[in-house]
Amino acid sequence: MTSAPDNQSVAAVAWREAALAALRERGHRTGGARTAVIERLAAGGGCVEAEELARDLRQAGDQVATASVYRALTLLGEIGLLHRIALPSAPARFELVLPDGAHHHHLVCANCGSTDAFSDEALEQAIQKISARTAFEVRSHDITLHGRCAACRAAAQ
Amino acid sequence: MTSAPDNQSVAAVAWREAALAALRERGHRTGGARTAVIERLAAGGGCVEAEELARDLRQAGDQVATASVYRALTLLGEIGLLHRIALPSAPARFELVLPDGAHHHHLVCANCGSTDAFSDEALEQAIQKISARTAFEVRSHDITLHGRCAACRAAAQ
DNA sequence: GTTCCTGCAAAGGTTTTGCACCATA
DNA sequence: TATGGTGCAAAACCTTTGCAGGAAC
Repeated sequence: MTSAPDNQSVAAVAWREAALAALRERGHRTGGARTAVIERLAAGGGCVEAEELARDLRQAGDQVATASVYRALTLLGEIGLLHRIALPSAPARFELVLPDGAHHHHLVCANCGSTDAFSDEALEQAIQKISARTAFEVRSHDITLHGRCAACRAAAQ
Repeated sequence: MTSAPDNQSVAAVAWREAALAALRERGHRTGGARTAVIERLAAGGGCVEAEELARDLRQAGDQVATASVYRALTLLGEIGLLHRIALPSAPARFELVLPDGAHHHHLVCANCGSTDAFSDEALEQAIQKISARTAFEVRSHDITLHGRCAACRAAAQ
């Protein structure tokens, strides 16, 4: 279990480059809402809701429709640059899929609803072994742990 | 990795008992839509969508509103007898949380959308270790592997 | 100039809520 | 009889789609 290091922003910059390159390669145009979404995702480090991202862009002066944000997020997801996380009774969140393969999973507190991130090597290895041993070709995975966060445990003593 | 054994129905019966007992204990009444939902879940082995379950009940002659099904499913989820699984662009599915703790996770094919189940001891152990080592108290977990199923791999050669 | 992208508005589908009525205890 | 549960209908919510105008190539 490791916490995100300082080179996160480096990875985000690399992600931004990769995303723009992928769009160019596919013949997509630049300069519109889609590019704004990419910039914002890279700047914010991912892990946002669509509506939240749209609001941020509008507050920054860009006139972006929520629909365009969804379109951009869907496209990036299809290319494999973004990961969509669906939690019960919450809008979907979108996270960067970083070029170095680094990723994390989520701890969701059933009491206060807060979410936290973690990563764990043993977990990753277990999944790799499953992938190697079955007919299913594993490309990505979501893991969410539900329970009680440290704060709520402390509050309940 | 093991497949579900024949004692699944035994576990479902135990689940039904546990669910009815939990409701009784909490002072809930029996005999209405809620009980019908429990019976149907136990009979069907879980893993259904709310609307699907409501339809089944209505076809069986019970006049149950979809809203009541949602209410029942939500309550059972709060008690910890049901697990809600949210996949992107699909209605949520509800699965039994069996008394013996047996559970499985999901393989979702990005190509054809089919879902399959698996369970893996190494994965469970990795999660237990995380639980033991952090301030977060893990009570349950979701794992979803995304990729390509055997059929789609074969079709693409 | 052509094509793609976008904003806006409306629709779509799932889930929740309000309310009056009914059934259980 | 009092309370909680239910059905029905409407609302709320997130997300997608249609379409006409505008921007990028």
